[in-house]
Amino acid sequence: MSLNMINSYASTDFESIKGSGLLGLRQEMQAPASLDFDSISQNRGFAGSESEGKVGKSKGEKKVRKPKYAFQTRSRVDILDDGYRWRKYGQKAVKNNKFPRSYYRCTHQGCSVKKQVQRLTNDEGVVVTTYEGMHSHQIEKSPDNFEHILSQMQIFSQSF
DNA sequence: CGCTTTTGACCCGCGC
DNA sequence: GCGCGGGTCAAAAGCG
Repeated sequence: MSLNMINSYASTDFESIKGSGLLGLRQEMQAPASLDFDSISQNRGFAGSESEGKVGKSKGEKKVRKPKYAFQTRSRVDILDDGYRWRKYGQKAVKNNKFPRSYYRCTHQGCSVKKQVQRLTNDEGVVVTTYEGMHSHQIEKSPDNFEHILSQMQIFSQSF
């Protein structure tokens, strides 16, 4: 797998919002940890953006490549608040890492955007956040800040 | 009182 | 066919 790394800024502002409110923190983009991405790139079963409902597989779906956006940021906190409302629906421990991976989902109706956060065992300061899907609604928080933040961060999208 | 988090179980795909 | 790894659900507890 090849990752196209783009210069990006991200987590500093996130921390300031939800965290201790530090503004002077600076973060730097880490080199892609191929081993880690290899782990998370394994998932492929989820097809379609609306798999809600009872347990079962959404068959009949084609092999749609779901857009996935991966952030790798340096921050002390795992909760990177991007302005949307997230509800945690699961947490699993990954074999390669001693830290568990958290699964979040957007609470907005019709918005099935999922997010998962994983911390690297090697560097506890590195947090990998993976987004799936796109939001079809507005941010529930002050777009004031986020607008600025979003303009600052550039995402590298990978198509699986 | 409503919603979010927590935690165990279940399920699914794949490898062996 | 079984085991492993990973993802999601769902019930109950916790918190504002």
